[in-house]
Amino acid sequence: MRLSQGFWQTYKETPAEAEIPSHQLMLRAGLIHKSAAGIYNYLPLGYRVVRKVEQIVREEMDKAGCLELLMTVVTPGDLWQESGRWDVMGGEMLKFKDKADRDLCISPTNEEAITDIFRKTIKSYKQLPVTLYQINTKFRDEIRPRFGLMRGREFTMKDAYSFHMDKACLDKVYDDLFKAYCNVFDRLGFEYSAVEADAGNMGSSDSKTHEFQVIANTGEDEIIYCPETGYAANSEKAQTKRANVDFDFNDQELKEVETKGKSTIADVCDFLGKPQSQSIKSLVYTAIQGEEEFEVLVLLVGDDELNEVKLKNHLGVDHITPATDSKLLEYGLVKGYIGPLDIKKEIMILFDEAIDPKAYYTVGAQKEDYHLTGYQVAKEFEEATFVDLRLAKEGDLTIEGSKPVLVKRGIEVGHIFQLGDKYTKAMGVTVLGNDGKTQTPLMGCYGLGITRVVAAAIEQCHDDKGIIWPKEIAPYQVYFATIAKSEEFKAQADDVYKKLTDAGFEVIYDDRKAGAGFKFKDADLLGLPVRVVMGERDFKESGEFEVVDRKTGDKQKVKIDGLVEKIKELLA
RNA sequence: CGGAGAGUAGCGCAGCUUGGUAGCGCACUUGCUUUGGGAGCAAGGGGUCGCAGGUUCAAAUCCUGUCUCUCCGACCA
Repeated sequence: MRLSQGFWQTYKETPAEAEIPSHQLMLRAGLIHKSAAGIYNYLPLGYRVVRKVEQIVREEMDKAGCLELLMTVVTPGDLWQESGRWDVMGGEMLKFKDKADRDLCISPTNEEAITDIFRKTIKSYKQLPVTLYQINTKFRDEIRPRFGLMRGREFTMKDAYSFHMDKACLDKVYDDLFKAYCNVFDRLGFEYSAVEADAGNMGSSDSKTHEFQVIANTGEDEIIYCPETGYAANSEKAQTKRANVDFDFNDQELKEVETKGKSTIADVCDFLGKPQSQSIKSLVYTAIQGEEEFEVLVLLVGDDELNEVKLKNHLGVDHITPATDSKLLEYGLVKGYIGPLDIKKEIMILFDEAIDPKAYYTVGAQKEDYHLTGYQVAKEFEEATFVDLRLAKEGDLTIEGSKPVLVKRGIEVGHIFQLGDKYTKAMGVTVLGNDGKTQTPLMGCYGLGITRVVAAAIEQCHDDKGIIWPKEIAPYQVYFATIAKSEEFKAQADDVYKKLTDAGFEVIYDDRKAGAGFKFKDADLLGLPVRVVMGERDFKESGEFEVVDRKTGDKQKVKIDGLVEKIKELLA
């Protein structure tokens, strides 16, 4: 592509709207253009990257025996009514009506659509298993879109769906696709981690599911992992043990102490001269299930945090939220001084497993400016409920191995689930087994965010000068810049450009009328793997080109005869 | 949706406190000179100051409403 005839504009200044490197660089390098919040146009160079990622994913899916199809972007509301998700999905789903007043939506995901296609096509176990996939536009009206392509509302996703007669078969395909995902991310050169995850509203909370997380400081997820045992899980799923248990087991009486103005765990413990782990943190949450609402009191060790996902899953409700001040008032609870004593019967009480029923803790006294010391769960409750509700943190130990865990941040680029019969059952799908009886098939689904992969690639590989594309997805392979003065020299450069493209390279030919520095800056910003410079100075003197590796910055002088070989070597 | 901030040329910003007919840098156009890390000089083009009301002789500036965008939280590929 000749830049003098190209559609490309770079920017020196970082647009104020962009916060993280991938977003800033994609805007500055002229790859994307914002249309509205979380909705982006892909400009020619940016779109080439998207297509390359799609192609890699396509190849690996095909290799794993999956079949590509293309579903509609607009889907009828009936299907979503049938699965029961029309209302569950909430505001995230963009719904509208056509002129005959029929409900429609823009697909945020396609379980319903694929299940409908499946049931209208497949009747016999002989036709199973099968895995279908598409690469298509999705729309999720995210509560808060952010970070450019990282969390866009409109985005490209590869979504695959598998159908099986039994669990063993589902396990097999799940593993095959797990491997296919690894192949994709290996080809992209990503540093990534496959972690145990929470299924969200996709499946039941106990269904097997993994997330593929690209390691990056700007990632939105927290990964708990143990280098020694290989354990890795999203922090919202991770189960670990506290490493330090310096609980107080010395027999003592329940005693009221004045703690005027001390309403936080830190203040109270400082004031009493006790470690935070010898206190209990009391949180009140409102659980919402359809029209029903109820309150839960959660008790945690003072220096632990609540994992809201675990609480929500344990309760099996649609939604949880911290109780409002007016709710607390209604139950006679004083903010900052809440404790597990004298709790109204309507409130469910849950203790975190990390709390030892035999240990003594400091707790809120249920009245302003007072706490209680010497509180022991075993004395106060005959049957207290203990559940794992705490958020895993750095320094914890693995459940079985007692090895310390670490924390890093990740970008979720893929998520695979075993759905079981959730959708096939809800939508009445049956297949005839070899015994002639009808059976409900099992499903798996496998998502991979194409456009998010693009952002993740930049997030993981860039420097202060710009993007450093992995070779497999760079929009072009070679940035060929001439620093041309004479017409004769330009003609020679044209010949070299032809030679490079004839050799099969994807080349950007910077033949613009601009200074050397200007072209170098643009080249670094765009981040193609190899830069070739043809300057009149070197070329006239010795017939040499300068070949630069964007990643390492290594520069070499190469003559025309060795040019193609050298580029091949760098792209290998 | 809760909390915080911002809308002035394609991008980055100033002007607003104290109303007086819109400016700077980058980018863009033309010419000349330059030419190996974002060149110089000169001359240009481009903005109903987010939108709608109001106050006023006069509004980017003051008041009211509204829309949009960004950031922090719950959602997710």
